[in-house]
Amino acid sequence: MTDRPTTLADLARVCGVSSATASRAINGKPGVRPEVRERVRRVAESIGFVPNRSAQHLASGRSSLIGVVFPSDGLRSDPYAAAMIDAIGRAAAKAGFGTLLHLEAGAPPEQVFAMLQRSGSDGLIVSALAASAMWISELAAAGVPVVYVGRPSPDVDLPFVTAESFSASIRATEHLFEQGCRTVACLTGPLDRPDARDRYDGFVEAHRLAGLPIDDSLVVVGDFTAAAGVAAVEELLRLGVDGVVAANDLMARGVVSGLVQRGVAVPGEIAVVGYDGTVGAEFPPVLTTVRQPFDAIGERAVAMLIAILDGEAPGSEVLAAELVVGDTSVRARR
Amino acid sequence: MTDRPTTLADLARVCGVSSATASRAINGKPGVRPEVRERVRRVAESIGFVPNRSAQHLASGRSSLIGVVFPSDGLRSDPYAAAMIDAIGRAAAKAGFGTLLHLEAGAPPEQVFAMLQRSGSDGLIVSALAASAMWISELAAAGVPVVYVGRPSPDVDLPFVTAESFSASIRATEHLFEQGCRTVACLTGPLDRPDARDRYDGFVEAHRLAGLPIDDSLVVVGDFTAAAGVAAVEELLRLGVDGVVAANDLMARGVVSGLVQRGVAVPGEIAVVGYDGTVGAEFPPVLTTVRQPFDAIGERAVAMLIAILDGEAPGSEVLAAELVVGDTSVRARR
DNA sequence: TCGTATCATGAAAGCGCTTTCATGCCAAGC
DNA sequence: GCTTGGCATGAAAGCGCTTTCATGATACGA
Repeated sequence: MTDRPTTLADLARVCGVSSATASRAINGKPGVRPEVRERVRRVAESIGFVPNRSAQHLASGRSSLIGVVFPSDGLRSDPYAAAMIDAIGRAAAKAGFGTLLHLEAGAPPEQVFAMLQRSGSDGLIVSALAASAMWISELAAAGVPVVYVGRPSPDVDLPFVTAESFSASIRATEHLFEQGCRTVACLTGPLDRPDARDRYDGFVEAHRLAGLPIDDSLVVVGDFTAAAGVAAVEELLRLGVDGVVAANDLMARGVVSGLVQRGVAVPGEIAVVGYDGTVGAEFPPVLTTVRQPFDAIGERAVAMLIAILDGEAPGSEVLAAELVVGDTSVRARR
Repeated sequence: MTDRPTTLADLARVCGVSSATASRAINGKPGVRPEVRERVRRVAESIGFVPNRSAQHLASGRSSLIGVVFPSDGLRSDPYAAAMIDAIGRAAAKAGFGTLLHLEAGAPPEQVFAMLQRSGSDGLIVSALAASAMWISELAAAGVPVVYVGRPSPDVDLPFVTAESFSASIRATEHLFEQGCRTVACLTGPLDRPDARDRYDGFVEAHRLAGLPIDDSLVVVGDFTAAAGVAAVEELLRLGVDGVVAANDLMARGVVSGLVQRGVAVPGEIAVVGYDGTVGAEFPPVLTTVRQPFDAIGERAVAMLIAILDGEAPGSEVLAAELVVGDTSVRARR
């Protein structure tokens, strides 16, 4: 990378050992006397030896690179994606892996396929939001280790890590009931998206548990954008709801803003709960929201990918998400 | 990457040519008969040949990887960072480069240094927000191509691409004047940050141009978070301002929310302008903001990095930013 | 007609590292 | 005292590609 890189051979020469020994010493492989190892390491440090990743990759077959696949629009417009990528990046770094960012910017799928193939990463962490589902499966079938973050569609048979949306959504809905809400709407995403589906199912289940009837007209479908939240306001008012469970913070924020604009008191007249626990929830009125355990998800995903690399076959993991009560749901007892 | 990768040698064998010729054919190098090139390419396609990046890197010294350095907190909490990374990622992909994400997660600087060194990228695109300034300079001095996005501190002598904050800030301030504001505050970031400084300077310059006195107490220093915006509200009210120019959308949003919470009309009593043009500006009340040309910045940064790789010494570039008028500044004529 | 410049092609030398495999050394066991 | 096993070490063979360099073929001009 720099102009005159020090190589393993240099290091070995300076230490008066063979490059094989130097390699073993650096990498903590057995078969080196402790004092030799120590010396090699010290010299490496002092002459600024940095192993060449590509050479390592070529020789060992391991690139120590993890590919991260997200929809491009997601990164730019959805704080969830940003938080998730950040978490994965940190976790990967901690595990000694570099992070190769693959943004699906509407490129033709075959190009994406080729891109991912030649990226040279050891494996892929793919967002359930990513569009290239079938290509991912094909890659996985071709032997590329893949782990999903978020809940992928059920026909994808690959390990994933996700937060427990179903019960979190139950909890969120119950929370509104506890606040005295009687007519709660569900502002969800496209129901063919498993995460949206889970949250919707939780909403329904909460009603069942509470013995409340559920009216299908109370389900409003959005597209996870703030604009969708704003757009839903009219419908929500028409429905006469006193509570809204949104499928993400962006839509929740849109709803709150739209309501406030119209002079509707939040949470006084209508209480709102979001989902994700991103930065977008954190300014006033602070959203009540379900906080995803981003760091934990990132860490588990990386760990699972490494497990696959090591020949194991880890199962999917579902992590608990936590309801964080903010300003938009707690109303004076009515 | 997959289990039994096809190599250049395979391809060459199938085509009945040497691997040298195959390589030349694939890479569009001269010295191959058109029909041979065509055949090699067709066969490559059909047998699914994908060149091994690491091998290419090792042999040619070019990794086709760009390292992108951002503060980790930035990605998670600042839509600006997400948008910028997205733009860079797209631009890099378009130019045939992969994107290696380096998040400064508070790791000790030497580790960052080593990390960047051994990442094996051809060069670095560094956010002006990144903390590792001196390490970056050291890397650059060691021969690593570096381009900054955003305005780096003046003592960093490396090429950068940024949006023109100074005149954009003038424009934003003038806009408030045009809306009838008489007492405009500047909610800025730490003034040792060049981008904050630029925006502050523009604020001052706008006053000079308008022949208005500028009161230092009208400058409120925040830290680019929504919380800072909220926290500034009290001060702003005390100052009796009727307009606020914030240094980013997050703070502007915080201010607006804080004001609305207190029942202050926006823009009726106090008009607010943000900066960045991120997704956080786009829900009601839609922020009037200065939109950064993210994609253009990303593209120029990548182009400049490639220029450096090609031995050129590109100069810094300053791109125009555009004021986008939303709901938070346009008031009925008073 | 022959010499020479031109060009497509292949052989082979690495790029910097990991990893057998063989070697030489020593301590333990007979 | 001599064999055997274990262990630290080095030599060397690649990993898959790019890139001189040499070669043979072709076409050109004289």
